[in-house]
Amino acid sequence: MTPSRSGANFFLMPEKPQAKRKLKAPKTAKQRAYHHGDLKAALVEAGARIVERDGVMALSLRGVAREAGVSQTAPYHHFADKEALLAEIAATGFRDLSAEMARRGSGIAGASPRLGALGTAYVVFATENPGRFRLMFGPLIGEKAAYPTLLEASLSSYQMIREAVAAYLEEIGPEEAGGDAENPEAATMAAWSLVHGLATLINDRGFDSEAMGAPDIETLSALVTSYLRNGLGR
Amino acid sequence: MTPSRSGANFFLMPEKPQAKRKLKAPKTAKQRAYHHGDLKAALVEAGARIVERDGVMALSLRGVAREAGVSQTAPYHHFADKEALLAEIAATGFRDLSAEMARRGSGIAGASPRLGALGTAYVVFATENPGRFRLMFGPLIGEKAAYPTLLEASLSSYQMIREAVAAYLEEIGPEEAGGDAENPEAATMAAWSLVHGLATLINDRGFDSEAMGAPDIETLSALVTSYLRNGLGR
DNA sequence: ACCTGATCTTGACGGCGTCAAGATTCTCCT
DNA sequence: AGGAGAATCTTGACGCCGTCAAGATCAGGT
Repeated sequence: MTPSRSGANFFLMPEKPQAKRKLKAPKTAKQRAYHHGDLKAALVEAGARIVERDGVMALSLRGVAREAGVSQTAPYHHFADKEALLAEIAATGFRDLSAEMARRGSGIAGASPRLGALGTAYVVFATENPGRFRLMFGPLIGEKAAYPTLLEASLSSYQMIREAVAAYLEEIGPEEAGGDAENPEAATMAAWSLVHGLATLINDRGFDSEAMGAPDIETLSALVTSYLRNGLGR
Repeated sequence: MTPSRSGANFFLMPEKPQAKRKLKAPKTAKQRAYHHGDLKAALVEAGARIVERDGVMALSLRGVAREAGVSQTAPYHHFADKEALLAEIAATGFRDLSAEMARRGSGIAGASPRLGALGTAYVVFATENPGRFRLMFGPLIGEKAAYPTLLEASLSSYQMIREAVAAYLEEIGPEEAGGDAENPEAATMAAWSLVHGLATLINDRGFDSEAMGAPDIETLSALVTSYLRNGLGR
């Protein structure tokens, strides 16, 4: 226990939100630090931790509250119900997915290898964060479009794939791309379907990548996504 | 109440398992008709009904028992726990998926259109049975390989896709198929990933097929799966 | 005819999501 | 400065859930 000069403080924070409190903080940022200190973010974080540690089905609202060190009903002051909390956790998943795609895609010159890098990023994120990935696409959140932050984060990820597909279609030229050049929606759908299906199947079935000649996830991902660009057999 | 000569029988069955009882029935078929008359099958049926009517998350073991007209703990004499019942429902899903693929694939001559028909069957099954599809691949069943009947049914579906892919690779010839000719695993993975991802995305997001120039599910499915055979842009 | 085991029931326990009511603490206006 | 009012958090309770324990009912082989 590090000594604290502010009396009995059972919820020891990283001692950051301690000095700057009265300094004309823009009041647009509503959730500042009331009793707990941004409990909303702490709950999302605790939920993400539980979901990866114990699995999606072991995620209970009471458990999240317990992990965050508050009472069972405290989350109801920040989320309408359990599903709203799950939606927020899923939104962080989409943001991290976009970040992973940006990380692996940046600095790659050609549109074709860049598209492959995004696909690999997608599969890698799914296998490294299976709990949140299942939350993002699984049935635990019924109406995903009902949560604006989740919708926005997922659309952002979709746009990244869409732009990479469009760039690829442009690179191969309009005579090769056919009618997809000015309407890359269907091609985007195919690309997303491929990586999404691969990620889902890897997570849900126990596919060992060695069984099909791919030593690791990244190689398997590159192998499968190459089919999309070249067609079966090539 | 139809008159019955065998005393008080509260669970009236379709009066089939009534006459042929002592006729050297092979006792390998264990679950014959004790008190209820194949309650196990009735529970699976009731569960499938609930899952399609009210969604995966609304499926409770007590609710299934209620729907079947028995007490809450009656299912425990036929299934180890809730997950075991879900696994059995999911297994019927895989069997119906295989049947749909067989129905749409039979009578199609060329390997390429046959492969496309299987893909369409996959997507159509998923969109017509979203509840069971989510059960088959969602996180509600934790260790799917732990249930032999589920594993067998899913492997059977996998084999159908695999054979169609192998036939297609053979049809286009070894020089086009490259190294995949004698190892169609990776190509099967790609094909399954594509249709599975498409089905999942259609179910979980509210994709309207008109937004991408496909009037209905079947056309969208045919459009997307054509990318697999031809490659992006063509 | 009885016994063994399979089948189904009632009753109970702890955990869950959620509502209601009260206590505490922060913000903001005068 | 100080008090009103809102935001935050707590305790307690309700009904539903999955599951266990113990008893009742019934089928079929000996």
